[in-house]
Amino acid sequence: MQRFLERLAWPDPLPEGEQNRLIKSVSQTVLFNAGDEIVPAETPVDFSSIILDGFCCRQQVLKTGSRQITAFHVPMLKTLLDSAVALTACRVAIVPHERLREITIVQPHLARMLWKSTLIDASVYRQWLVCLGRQSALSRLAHLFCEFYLRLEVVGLTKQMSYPLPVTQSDLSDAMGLSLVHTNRTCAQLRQKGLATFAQRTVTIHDWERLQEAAEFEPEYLHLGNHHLKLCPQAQIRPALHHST
Amino acid sequence: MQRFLERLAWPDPLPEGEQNRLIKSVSQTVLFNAGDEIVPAETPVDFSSIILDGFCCRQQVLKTGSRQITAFHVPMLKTLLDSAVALTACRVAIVPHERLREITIVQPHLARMLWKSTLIDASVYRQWLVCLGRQSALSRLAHLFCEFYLRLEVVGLTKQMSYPLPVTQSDLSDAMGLSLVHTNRTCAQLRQKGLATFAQRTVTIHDWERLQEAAEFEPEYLHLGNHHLKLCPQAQIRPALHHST
DNA sequence: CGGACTGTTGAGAAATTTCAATGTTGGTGG
DNA sequence: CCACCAACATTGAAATTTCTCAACAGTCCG
Repeated sequence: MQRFLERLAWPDPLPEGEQNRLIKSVSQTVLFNAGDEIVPAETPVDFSSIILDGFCCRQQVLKTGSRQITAFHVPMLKTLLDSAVALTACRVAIVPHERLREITIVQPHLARMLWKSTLIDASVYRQWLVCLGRQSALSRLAHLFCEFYLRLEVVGLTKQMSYPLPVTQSDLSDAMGLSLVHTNRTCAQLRQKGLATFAQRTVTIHDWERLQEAAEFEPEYLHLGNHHLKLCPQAQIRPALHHST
Repeated sequence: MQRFLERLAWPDPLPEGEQNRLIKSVSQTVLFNAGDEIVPAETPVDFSSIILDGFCCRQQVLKTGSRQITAFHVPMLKTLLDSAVALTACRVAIVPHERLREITIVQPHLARMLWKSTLIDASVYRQWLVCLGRQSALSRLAHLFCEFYLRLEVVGLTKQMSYPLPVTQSDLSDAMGLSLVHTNRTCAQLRQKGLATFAQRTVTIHDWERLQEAAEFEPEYLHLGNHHLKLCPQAQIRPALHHST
C-alpha cells in the first residue's frame, strides 16, 4: 500500500491522516492469479480497487474475439477499475464506493488527489488514442516502451535502462491495436535499429534519445512533475548497436 | 448553463444550492469562433472550462502534421479541458481551479458529480481506444454516429433519427484515425447499406438496429442510466433503402 | 519426452493511405 | 442574378502498411 500512497499526491507526500483514512477504507484485500478477471466486464460494481502489486490491464473483447487492451495498471499506481484482468499475480485492495463517498466529505484534499489521478488516467488515454489513430506500428511500440520506462522509473522499478514488462507480445499487440505477427516484426525492427529490445518480458532501452524521437514521446501527459526531467537527460545512454541482420 | 447543470448529476437533478455554487464559480464567459484554440496546447492552465454551447474537440498535432482528435465536446456536456479547438462558435465558461478546490471542501456532493463526469469521460476514451485499435473503418464511423445519437438525444438535440454534427469529413477522419479519402468512402458505404447518412453536417440514421450492430455499439459506457433504454428500441425505424448506385 | 505457450519467419490477401484529378456547394462581390 | 472562389466531397489508381494463414523453432515445465 505504501507505494500507492506515495504516488497519489506526487510529488507531495500524502498527509498521515489521509493515508490512514485510505487504509481504513479498504474493506478487504484479494489475491488474483495471472489470467483471472479482477472485475468481470458488464458487472455493475459498488467498489473500487487499488492494485497493490502485480500487473493488470483493462480490456474489452469484441464479438470477433479480438481484444483491445485500453490500459495497463502498473504496480502501485492507483486505479479505480472495471473489466480488468490480471497479467501477473496481483494483490488488490477493495474500497467500497460508500467509503469513497465519505472521503469526499471528510477529506476533501484526499478526494482531490483521487480525482486528479483519474484526470491523469484520462490524459494517458488521450495519448494512446493519438498513438492508435495516427502513429505507425514502430512509433506505437516505441511510445509504449517510453511511457512504461517513466511510469516505472518514478516508482523505482527500473534498473539502468531496463525494466520488467510482464506481458507477452500478444498482449502488446492487443494494447497497440496490431496483429501479433506485426508486433513481432516491429519488435525486431526496434532491436535492429538499436532503439530498444523486448525479450524475456523485459524491456531494455538502448538509445533513449532516438527511441523518444521515433515515438514522438513527450512525457508531460503523464504529469510526473519535474521528476522525470532530472532522469531522462541522464538516461541518455550511448547508442548501442545490435545489428543482428 | 442550465443544460449543463441538468446533465451533471443525471438522472437526478442537481440541488439548487450546488447549482448556484457552480454558477458563482464561473469567473468569466468567453466566446470563440470556429477554428479558435480554446486552450492552446502545452499551456499550463489554472482553470477549467465548461462548454455552454457550440461544438469543440480536443486534439493533438503530430510533427508530420497529422492530427488526432481525442474527444468531442458536445454542447452542454461538462468538460475540463486543454488543447481544445472550437469546431463551431462556442461560448465557454471559465472556472478557476481554486474555485473547484473550494467546491471539494464545501460541496462534496457537487464535487463527486464533477469527479464522476471525468470518470465517464475516461470511459468514453476507452471505448474509442477499442474502436481505433480493433474495429474496421465502417464500424468506427458507425460507432461514432451511434455515440453521438445518444449523447445528443439525452440533451434533446436530435430530431427524429437525425442530428447536427457540425464537423467536416476531414474532422471525422482525424477523430477515427482514418484518411480523408477512406472516411469519404466509408460514409458512402454506410449510406449504400442503408445504415446512416452524413451530409450537410447532419447525421441521419436509417436503421438504428443494424447501425448499432455494425458498430458493436453497447451504450452502457456512456453511463446514461436508463434514459436511452427507453429511447433506443422505439428509435428502431423501418429500414430505409437508399441505393444510389 | 510431450505438450503448451511463446516467438519467429514467409508469403499472399486485405485494408487503408497517398497522390492526383474532378465535382459540388455555399457564400461573396460585382 | 451571375461569376467566381474557397472549402468540402468524390472518384480512380497505385503504393504501402498491416493482417491473415501457415509453418516451424525455442523454452519451460510436469
